[in-house]
Amino acid sequence: MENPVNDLFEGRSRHSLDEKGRLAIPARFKEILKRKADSSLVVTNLNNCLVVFARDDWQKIKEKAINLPLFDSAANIYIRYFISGAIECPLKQGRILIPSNLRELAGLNKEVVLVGHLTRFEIWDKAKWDEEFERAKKSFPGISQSLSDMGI
Amino acid sequence: MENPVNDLFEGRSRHSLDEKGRLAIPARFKEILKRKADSSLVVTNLNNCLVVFARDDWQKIKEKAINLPLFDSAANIYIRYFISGAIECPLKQGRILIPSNLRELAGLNKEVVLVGHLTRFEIWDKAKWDEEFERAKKSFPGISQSLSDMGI
DNA sequence: GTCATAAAGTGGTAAAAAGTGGGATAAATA
DNA sequence: TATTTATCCCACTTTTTACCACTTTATGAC
Repeated sequence: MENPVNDLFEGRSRHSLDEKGRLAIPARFKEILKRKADSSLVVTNLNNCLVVFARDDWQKIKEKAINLPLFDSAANIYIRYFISGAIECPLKQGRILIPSNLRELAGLNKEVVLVGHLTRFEIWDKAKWDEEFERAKKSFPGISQSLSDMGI
Repeated sequence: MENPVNDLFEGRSRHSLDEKGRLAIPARFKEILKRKADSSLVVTNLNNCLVVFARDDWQKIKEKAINLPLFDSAANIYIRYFISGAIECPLKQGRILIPSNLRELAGLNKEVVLVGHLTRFEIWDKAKWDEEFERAKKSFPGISQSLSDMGI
């Protein structure tokens, strides 16, 4: 089994979304995908951005979700909001096509930022990302206790 | 196992960043990297400067972050602000290329200062560093209690 | 000290790679 | 069938990389 630490998404990249909704994937992310059995990506919505997983990592998330209790309220919210938005986007000439409903949900305009998140990466509208980054920067000093509780 | 105390980043160096964003690494830092299995560096943002780790030390930080809960607020702040900026910068002819987004975040101009921080080192814009140094100098007498609480 | 030599740091050019945009064809939807 | 949407292919621009050359600083012999 390969060391997963070498296959994590890292770094931020500014890219542009063209009129057709196509998005180039950074070279360092493509390298990671090449090493996987299947190089397609799965995109879904989350708060103010989109989240992208390698296909086989998304499978694991689904496997966990299918065993959730049928009528649990949180489980249903989770599946309706997060899981159901997922769509597979195969790489074509180094780019993926983001469906228009997901573009709208995340409020994506031309300028977007791809944000490495280790096992996944996020796609943000540039303006929204700048806001979120500032928010995270301000909150950072206040989360040290939570982080140390989680072993960091 | 080598003695880690011999492989710590120490001292301050003034260097200049050229128009392409290239930064020469001081010889004494390169010596440390040569003794490691992999000599690449990982750079990310923090407060008003950039932080640089040897690749294998950064791996350890990532390993802890991988298993954080997907939807935890503090975890997301931590990853978005600190982890997501990380990018591997391999040494080329004794220099690394600092991506433009990180240069902007840290407000780096031509004159920069590299500050040894033991297990890591920091990259500061010269003017910002001078301010920070003065601030640290003024605060120093007031932190004696905190230091002794930590056993120093 | 001065000079020669080596090492460290800086700057620029050319080639390669990555990212972007658009038109023609094919497929899907209405 | 008409219209929209997706796919493929090609061309262009920008960024990154590799290579070379120069300047400055450090080192050592005399």
